[in-house]
Amino acid sequence: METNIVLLAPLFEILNDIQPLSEKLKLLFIKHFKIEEVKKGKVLLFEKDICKSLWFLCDGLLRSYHNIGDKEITSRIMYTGHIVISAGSFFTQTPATESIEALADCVVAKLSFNDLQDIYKRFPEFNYHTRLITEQYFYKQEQRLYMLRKHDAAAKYNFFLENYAEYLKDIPQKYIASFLNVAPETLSRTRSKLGKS
Amino acid sequence: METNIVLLAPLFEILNDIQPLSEKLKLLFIKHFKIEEVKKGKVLLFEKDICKSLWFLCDGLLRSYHNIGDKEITSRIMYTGHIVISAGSFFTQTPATESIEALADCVVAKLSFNDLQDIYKRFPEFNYHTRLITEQYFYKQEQRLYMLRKHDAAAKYNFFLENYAEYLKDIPQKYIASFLNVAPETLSRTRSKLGKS
DNA sequence: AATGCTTGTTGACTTTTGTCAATAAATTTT
DNA sequence: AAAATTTATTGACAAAAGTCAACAAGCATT
Repeated sequence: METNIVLLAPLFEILNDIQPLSEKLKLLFIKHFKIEEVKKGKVLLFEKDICKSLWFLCDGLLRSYHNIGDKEITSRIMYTGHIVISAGSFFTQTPATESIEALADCVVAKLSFNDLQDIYKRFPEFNYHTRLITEQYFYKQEQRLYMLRKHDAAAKYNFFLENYAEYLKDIPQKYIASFLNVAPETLSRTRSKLGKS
Repeated sequence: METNIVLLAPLFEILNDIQPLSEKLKLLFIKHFKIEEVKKGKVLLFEKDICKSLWFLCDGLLRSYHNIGDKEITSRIMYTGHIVISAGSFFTQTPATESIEALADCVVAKLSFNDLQDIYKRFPEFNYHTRLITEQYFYKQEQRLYMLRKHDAAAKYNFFLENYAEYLKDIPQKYIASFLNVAPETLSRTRSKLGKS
């Protein structure tokens, strides 16, 4: 319980910044969120499973990925402080088209879809918070769309550097490559060219 | 006023499907939404302007686009029934990084940001509707992200056919090309290859 | 620390796409 | 309807990225 409060503090800060949370709602969060440790390499959500929870990433690094043919494509990279779901699956409670995997040892706070619905029912004003958060994530997603329309691999990699530089050393390069939609060899060459200039 | 009710009916249907709207809220919408005709080629929102309204596209076809270097890139294609905004600009009331243009003669119902905030204030339960709508649009955006990570031009064009076939003849091919992130010449060649097989 | 496995780099080559230019087709304007 | 403008197609070539393969480097594990 005590750990819960400490680990959820950053989430409460995000939510309070939108609109102060009532004490009752805070207590309900503390009650429903379950803290879990996820070891590097572990898969939080498997493709085809239903995303039945939302995770607040207290600490660590995650990626989501899906398969196209024989290739694995990294779709998102999520770091400490992120609210993590597989959107399509969570919103509609249908099978996921992507998996979510830990790129480092993580601590997550897990909230089930059902508990969240219960929270919405009891505290309708919480819709306001999630509306604003969804809007924010929507906008970030739009940025990634722009990134993918950039001309060449160098421009895409620069986007990565501008947005994920902190995590550069913690993410295997092959995952960065597929995130940017280039072959690993191409990213390797792009990096060595950029380094020399 | 009468026209308002008729033209807003599809929007009310979308909202009612989420959760029935109160009569008072409906009346407020009818009061605040302004119907406008937008001729083909007209620009609804100019880059660098603030997106001060949301539009419900009663009828017609729109595209959003931004400039990279000397090139114009189509980022979205929006058809009848869409709720249209420039997300980043509207949510934060800061200058837009994209323009929105009519690809056909359109009828739009326009709601100002300020009037919308007023609606949120008076009817907080409306946050529930917009939360679900934002979730839906988020998911659609995710699909477009997947599309851009597809291997080749043919796969991207097939995505377009699956999702926008109805509007194929109304959208100049050069806009489809930039939407799919390929050169117009490449799309032309891809189409002629696909047609022959 | 040594072994084995995975990941990253580099080279040679292929494929795809982009670019430039000319022409054809379609649209718009007068 | 004709002229003018824009858009689409096609060809020739260049550039970028993908693929395959060999090797090096980095990590885990023991």
